[in-house]
Amino acid sequence: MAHGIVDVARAAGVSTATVSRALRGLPNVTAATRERVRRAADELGYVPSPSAASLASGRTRTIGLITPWVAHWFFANVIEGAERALRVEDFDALLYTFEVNREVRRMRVDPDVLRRRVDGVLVVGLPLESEEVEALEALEYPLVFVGAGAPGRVTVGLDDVATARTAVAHLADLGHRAIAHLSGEPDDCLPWSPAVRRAQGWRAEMTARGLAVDGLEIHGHFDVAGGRASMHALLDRRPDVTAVFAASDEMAMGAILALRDRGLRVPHDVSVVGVDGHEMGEHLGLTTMVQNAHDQGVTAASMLLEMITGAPVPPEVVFPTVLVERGSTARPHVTKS
Amino acid sequence: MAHGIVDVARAAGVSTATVSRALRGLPNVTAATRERVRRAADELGYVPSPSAASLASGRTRTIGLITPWVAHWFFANVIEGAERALRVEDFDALLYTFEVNREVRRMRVDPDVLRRRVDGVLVVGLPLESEEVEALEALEYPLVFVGAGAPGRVTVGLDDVATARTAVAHLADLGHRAIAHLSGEPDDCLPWSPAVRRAQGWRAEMTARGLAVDGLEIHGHFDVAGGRASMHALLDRRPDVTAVFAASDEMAMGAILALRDRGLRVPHDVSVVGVDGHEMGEHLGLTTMVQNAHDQGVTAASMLLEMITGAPVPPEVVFPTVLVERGSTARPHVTKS
DNA sequence: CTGTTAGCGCCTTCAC
DNA sequence: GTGAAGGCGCTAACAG
Repeated sequence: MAHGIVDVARAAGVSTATVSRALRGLPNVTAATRERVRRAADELGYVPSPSAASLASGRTRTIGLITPWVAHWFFANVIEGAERALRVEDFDALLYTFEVNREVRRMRVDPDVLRRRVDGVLVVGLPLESEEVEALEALEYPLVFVGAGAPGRVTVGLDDVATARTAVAHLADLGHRAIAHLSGEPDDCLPWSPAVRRAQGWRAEMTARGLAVDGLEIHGHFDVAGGRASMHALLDRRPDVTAVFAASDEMAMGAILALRDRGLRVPHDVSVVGVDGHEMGEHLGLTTMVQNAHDQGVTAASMLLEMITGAPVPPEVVFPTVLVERGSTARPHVTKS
Repeated sequence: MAHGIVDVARAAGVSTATVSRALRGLPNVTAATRERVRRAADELGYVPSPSAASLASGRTRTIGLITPWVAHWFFANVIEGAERALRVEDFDALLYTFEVNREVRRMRVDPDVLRRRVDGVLVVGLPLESEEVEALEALEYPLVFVGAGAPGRVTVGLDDVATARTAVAHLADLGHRAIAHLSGEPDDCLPWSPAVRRAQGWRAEMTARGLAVDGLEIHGHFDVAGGRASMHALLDRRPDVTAVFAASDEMAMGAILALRDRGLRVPHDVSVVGVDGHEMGEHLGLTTMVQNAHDQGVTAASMLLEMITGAPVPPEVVFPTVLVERGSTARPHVTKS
């Protein structure tokens, strides 16, 4: 039942080398021979052994997908996109999740588990420290970052600063002046992380418009509960805010819930805008900066594949974000200017 | 830099066979020898080649995780749980996603991509047809199903019938009589799929209580948009419903949005209960039958590992669901009994 | 265009 | 308890 390349060779009346060439579509094989080999392989139900092929060729046709979580909107979508792009090229995706431990500044990624096992590595949204990135690079595999690049490395992601500025500009153009920002934990935020960049963008746009930022930035967990808690904390100290820019849709939805908790209406009392394009946000009527996580996964995987073949790739691919206005933003009810 | 087992053997002054035994914790190695080998391996930064090990041993220490999507609550959580359980045992998770095409009843899963590549297969929430299951079994790898078992196969999941009955009983006990059910696409629903079983449970409980079910069951996509659309369709033909049991939290949330679209209040006008324990539902105050998807992934992975070692495992593990009452259910406002 | 010949790096009997 | 040797199944030069 488990036939090997020699069985196919015998059945087709050729050598194993020819079988190998024929089946892999390499040149220097007659169409007739190739066809005969194919038929023999089919009839025997031959499937090559990846281990043997890897051992002999040094290539695994597998890439390592490393990520802190799979159960979050951005991550799940990137992973899904990447996996599908890889499968089209007959590459396998090996999944590695790592706890992101806020307490310990330990080495969170042990590159040795990847050694000799993959042809390339895709890092999804893992805000790594320099030393961790260097350890990964020491493996000498092609490396692509999605959603949380590292300076100087091949990256696909957003222009987070511009995204934030557009969101804030939208709010400001509507007439808002006290525009708060809900961001992530400061711990998670290395200088090149999306959270930090979005906060920078918010601050830049506010400043450019002569709007004050003091006391309007608040940090919390990057999820619904975090957004809700942050919004409550914010309202406690700044009941005058009329607009909020949240660094993710999940946080934005949390903010909306907090406002609802207090009997405040959206957008009548407070406008809210997020980032992502989360399905639930769409249904809740959340105005947001939409990004395409799935395609970022596809693109990153494709670039990795290119790098593996030795082809040149751009050092950075920036995906667009587009402002989608839904019901959660409007002109401020009471103008104080 | 890339040292092999022979380098370690030489450095430790032993044979490669001893290195192999020592490093894998096999018996018949002196503690002293083992220690010496370990130290040599460490110093050389030796990492065994998985390909070579697989080729020689016939075992891959890898399991295939096959699933239709990763970007959905249940799937993402099961995958995350399974991957972590596997990594603890030094097993790798190979991710395979398959399009679930509603149009074509084609063979959606090509088992050959798994051949010689894994030691076992975990099927996550893929409602497979008998022939597909048989094709998978033909690989002769240990096989575990999570969330959508097949009759007679090793399965971890819920008692979907009982879960549905509990949800319906909760609604009925509150005094509701016109209790609708939002279910999935009939196409997706093989007899042993969770959607069908939940519908069965709903019908059973309704019937047991002498409540009519005609015109109260509606099918749609298993997500927020689907739930919303289904709820609208339902209200068009049965404006008298006072309660809804949705087969998932996402559908339940969609239903809530539909009710809001029409100016109906939850739970004042209509009570809603879902299934899952989705984070967003928690924040929206959705009453639901909570299940633990993450632990189902952990359990399924552990069982698969047991099966690989030849250990016996129970043919079916049923996870509990618990009714968590939040704000979306209440007594009907107008009693019509 | 096709066959021959070496390995790839490790595991696994089998002797010792 | 340890070593020697023969594969595991395929690929990759070279010849021809």
